[in-house]
Amino acid sequence: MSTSSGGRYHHGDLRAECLRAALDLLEESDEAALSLRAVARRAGVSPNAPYRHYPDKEALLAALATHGFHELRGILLDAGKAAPAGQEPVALAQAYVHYALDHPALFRLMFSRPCSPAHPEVRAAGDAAYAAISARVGTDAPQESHEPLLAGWWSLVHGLASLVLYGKLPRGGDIEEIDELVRGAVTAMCRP
Amino acid sequence: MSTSSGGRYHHGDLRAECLRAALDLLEESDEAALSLRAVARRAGVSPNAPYRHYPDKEALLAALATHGFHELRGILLDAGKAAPAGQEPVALAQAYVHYALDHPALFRLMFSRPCSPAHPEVRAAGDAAYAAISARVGTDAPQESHEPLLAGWWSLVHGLASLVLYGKLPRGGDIEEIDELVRGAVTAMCRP
DNA sequence: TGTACATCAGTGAACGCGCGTTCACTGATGTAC
DNA sequence: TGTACATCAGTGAACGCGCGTTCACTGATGTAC
Repeated sequence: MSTSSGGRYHHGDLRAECLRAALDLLEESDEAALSLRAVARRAGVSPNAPYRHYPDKEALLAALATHGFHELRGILLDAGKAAPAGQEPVALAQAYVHYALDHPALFRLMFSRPCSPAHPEVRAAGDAAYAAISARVGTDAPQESHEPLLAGWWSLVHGLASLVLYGKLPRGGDIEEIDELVRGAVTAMCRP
Repeated sequence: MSTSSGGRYHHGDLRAECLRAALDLLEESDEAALSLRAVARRAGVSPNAPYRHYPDKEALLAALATHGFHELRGILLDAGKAAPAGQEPVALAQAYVHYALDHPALFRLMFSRPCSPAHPEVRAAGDAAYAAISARVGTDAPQESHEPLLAGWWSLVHGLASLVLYGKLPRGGDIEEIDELVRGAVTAMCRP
């Protein structure tokens, strides 16, 4: 909790600073380029200073994924509130895809590895994000088909995000075109 | 085209052998563990022998992804032929998810990176796999909604595969449970 | 209020490792005559 | 059928690199008295 800045021996909040530095690095390149040493460099600190705050690299990755899921959850909640009635599935889908496109490396980090049992907070954060949509999607369907619809919607949207992200779908260039692709796919699949 | 085997100086078909070795390595661990040196070791050859056949590591990865897309295409075609009429969407989806679960690291390699412009054969193979389903899914819908349905189906199924693979869906343990999850999601989403 | 001291949060150098890639080379192969 | 030679497909050693992690350390902080 020190107040002066610049070249201090004690950083003040190196834990948060490492996280921020790691997020910066992920914005600039991809997971492969994310090393603890690079994080330390970016934070302006010696190579092993992060070990005071993260026992190993895996712990930092877990913190990043947890952060991502919290952020995604917030974005989905906001999009759900802002959407006109009946438009939730499309609006949430677009928000999800935007998040993936805005943070491709983080998105990949969040979803392209199993949740390590050593870091249960990652799974908890993922579950919370999942829960954020469960009140918004498939609620007018019969009770027994709510869960498949939810899993289906999440899968559809996650698939759209992944495939658009890596250019695997025929269409998808600028953001309007992608939004239209998402709208088309979601409305085609989610006929109420 | 030599016939004798064992400790030969000239391997005979080191290009194919490298591919096979790389696929083996992917079965055993993940992309991060896939190095050209490990491939050479596995093929029983000196560290730089693969350079006779692949100009760099990226070329080997492209060959792997291409192989994967060809294989996936074949599996989808087979599943499409074997499916009872009207059951194509579910049967194809299950085949797709099985492929991802059987080859997780290869699947990730295929889909978790942009297609490099230097290796157009990867994209061509991916497009061919995509084309394999286009005659089987959404064909009874009006013409103008065929493309969104196709993109939607592919996304849904790809999302299911990805999420199941990394344990991000609430359900999904043994293969029967996963098949049921896929069936539920696909039938909930693809009401004809 | 001042001081001794325990604790915390950094530093700096070093470890062993495996990587992609390059170099100069040599053994094997096949073709022209 | 035999041989000279060009070409091909490997070897073996080495390069420089960045990595995760550990070690012994030191400067800064805060608390008990």
